[in-house]
Parts: sequence; structure tokens; C-alpha cells
Amino acid sequence: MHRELLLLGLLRNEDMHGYRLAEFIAHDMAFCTDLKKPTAYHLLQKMAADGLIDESAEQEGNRPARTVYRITAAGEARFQTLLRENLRHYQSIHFAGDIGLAFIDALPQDEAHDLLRQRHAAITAEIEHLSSVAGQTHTDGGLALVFDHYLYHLRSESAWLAAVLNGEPRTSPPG
Amino acid sequence: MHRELLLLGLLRNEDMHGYRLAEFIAHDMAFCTDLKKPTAYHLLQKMAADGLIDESAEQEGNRPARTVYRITAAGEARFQTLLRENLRHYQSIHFAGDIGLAFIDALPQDEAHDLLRQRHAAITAEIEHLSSVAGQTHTDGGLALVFDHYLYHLRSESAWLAAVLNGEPRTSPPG
DNA sequence: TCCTGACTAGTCAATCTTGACTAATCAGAA
DNA sequence: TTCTGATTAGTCAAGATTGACTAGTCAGGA
Repeated sequence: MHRELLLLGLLRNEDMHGYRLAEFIAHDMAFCTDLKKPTAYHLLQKMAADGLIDESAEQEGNRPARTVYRITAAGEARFQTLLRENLRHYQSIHFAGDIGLAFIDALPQDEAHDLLRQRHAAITAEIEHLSSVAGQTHTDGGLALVFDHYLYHLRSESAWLAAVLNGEPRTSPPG
Repeated sequence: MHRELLLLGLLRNEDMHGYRLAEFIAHDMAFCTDLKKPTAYHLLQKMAADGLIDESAEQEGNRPARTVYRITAAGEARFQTLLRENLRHYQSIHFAGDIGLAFIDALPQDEAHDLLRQRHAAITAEIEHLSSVAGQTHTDGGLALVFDHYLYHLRSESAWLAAVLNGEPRTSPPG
């Protein structure tokens, strides 16, 4: 459902064709969604069938024709509903990396420790990378908030993993 | 891929039939995965076809026959590989709730604030609930670690959202 | 001019995922 | 005993998702 919200939200800002939508999402929102190009096309077609968006053909020079999508009044109403639902609720997350943790006792302690150190290094690297990209794009309005959230989350993950690696007692709160 | 790891890890501990696996996952691992019953069956059949697990029929009383799965040597090898891969890497997460945040400017500030307060209350409620269930099950070995991670994450989310609601400056680290 | 590699705009088959359903068994109440 | 609702053990069709592919365009170098 949040994928529809994403597409409607972007179309609300500006009419776009599928390729551009997918590209924007992949380049500028990679840190908060993993919506792929074919999925975007699929959802766009479905939403068009539902009357939430309008399709129109557009030709530029003699490049291949593009299908441009524009949000309708029904789509705007949907957006409003979905947005409120999204903000109101907390949607719990599952960490793929936790499955490994659940079976960590299957490995010798030394090796497990070493692997987790590599994981910690990967988190640190992502924090560095994100921090360095910080001021470049998506520094506007809502996306800035999301960016901050992601960075905060990464720091929290890093801190938790560091505590585990130091053998600190469990279930300690952050901050 | 982590779903295969999960099923192999559980079968490694004990032979089981599909229904029991799915039930255990839904009851005792809900906080770290969302693998559904039909998906579990699908993966079990695939892994059986790949020779990672063996199928055998089992009849108890005159209850319907059950297909019991047992991990093979190839399956154990796969488990070892997948476990190391899982622990070594950090797999980044996407928050469905972030999509709403990205478009929060579309709502009047007061309403947005109010909705986020409801979200915060939902997180608090989940923390309460989890804390109360803490000592009951999954307090063993790896699952204890995962449980701690989830609780830590919830606290981190709560803290971040509280900071946002208080209008505190962004991109502050936890702890 | 011709060729190569990159970009544009999408499509498609294969795979994954799940809500809803089936069909049998059992426990306990009426 | 008979009925109801819960539990057991799955199946299935429908829908979601994605890696790999197509087919045209364009820029720049040889």
C-alpha cells in the first residue's frame, strides 16, 4: 500500500512518465524504498485502471513515445487517505539480518564474533557514505526527515552491534 | 534467501512437518519474520527438490498424513554458507512508515503532529507488550539476542519520533 | 561515415507471496 | 448423541515482484 502512496505522492508534485518515476525512486529514494522499475509500471497500470491516475501519450522528437501519468481527483483523495493511514500507524519491521543472529550459536564463538565485526564495518561504511552524500540531494522538506530517520537508524544499529561485540548486557535502551 | 536460512535452521534443530514449522514461526518468531504458511510450504517443496531436505510421510492415529522434513548433508552445508553470508553483511532495511514522512508537508502541521503522536503511542504500546511477554518464550540462545535487538530498535524508533515531535534538531545520534 | 557504448522506455516470463479455501478430526456443551 | 467451534494439515488461484531482455536513439571517436 505504501508503494501506491509513494507513486501518488510523486505524481502529485509533477506529471511523469514511468521511466522517470522509476529512475527518481532508484536514484533519490534508494535509502527509503526498494520499488523496482517493473513493479512501478505494474502499479501505474493498476492505478490507471482504478481511475487514480490518467495516462496520456507524449512524443518528443523522434524518441519512442512515452506514457505520461497525471493524478486525478480520485487519486488525490486516495493519497490523502493513504497518507493519513501511513502516518497514524506504526508498521513493524523485520530484519533479514536477525535470522542469522537467531542461529549464531551454530558457529564457533570466534568466527561468529569476526563475522559480526565485518557486519559492523559495513554499517559504519554506510553511515560514512550517507553522511558524505547528506547535503547533495533530497535535502528538502519531508525527504530530509526520512534521511535523518535512516541515519539515526543506522547509528542505532551500529551502537547495538557494538554493545553485543563488547559483551555488554542485553536489552539496554538507546540514549 | 534468509527465509531458506530460517527453515533450514529450524529443521537442523528438529525434524518437522510444514504445519508445525509455520506455526512455530508465526507464534514464536513473529517479531523477527513474517514468513507465511503457504510461503513456507512453497520453500519446503523447492528445497526438497534441490536436495537440501528429505520428505517422509508420517501417520499418527487416524489424523491426516503429514509430510515430515529432515535436513540433508547438502542442506547443512547450505545452512553453514547462508548463515555466514547473513552474519557477515549488513542488509539495509526500508521503513514503510517513511513514505508517509516523505509527504508529511501535504498535511496541515497540526494534523500531521497529531497523527505522529498516534504513531508514537502505537510504538509505546508495542514496547509495553513486548516487555511484558519478554520472559515467556524465545528466551534461549540466539532468539534472546534477536528479541533484544527488536526491543532496542523499538526504543530507538520511539526516541527518534519523540525528538521529531519535540521539534528537536535533526540528525542527532542515538545514545 | 561507421561503430561502440550508453541512455531511454518499456515488456515479459518466471518466480514469490498470500488470502481464502478445503477437508478431516477432535473436544465439549446441549 | 448430535452439533458447534476450534485445531490440524495443507492446497490453490490470484496477485505482486523482479531479473533479464528488447528495441530504438544518441554522442563521440576512429
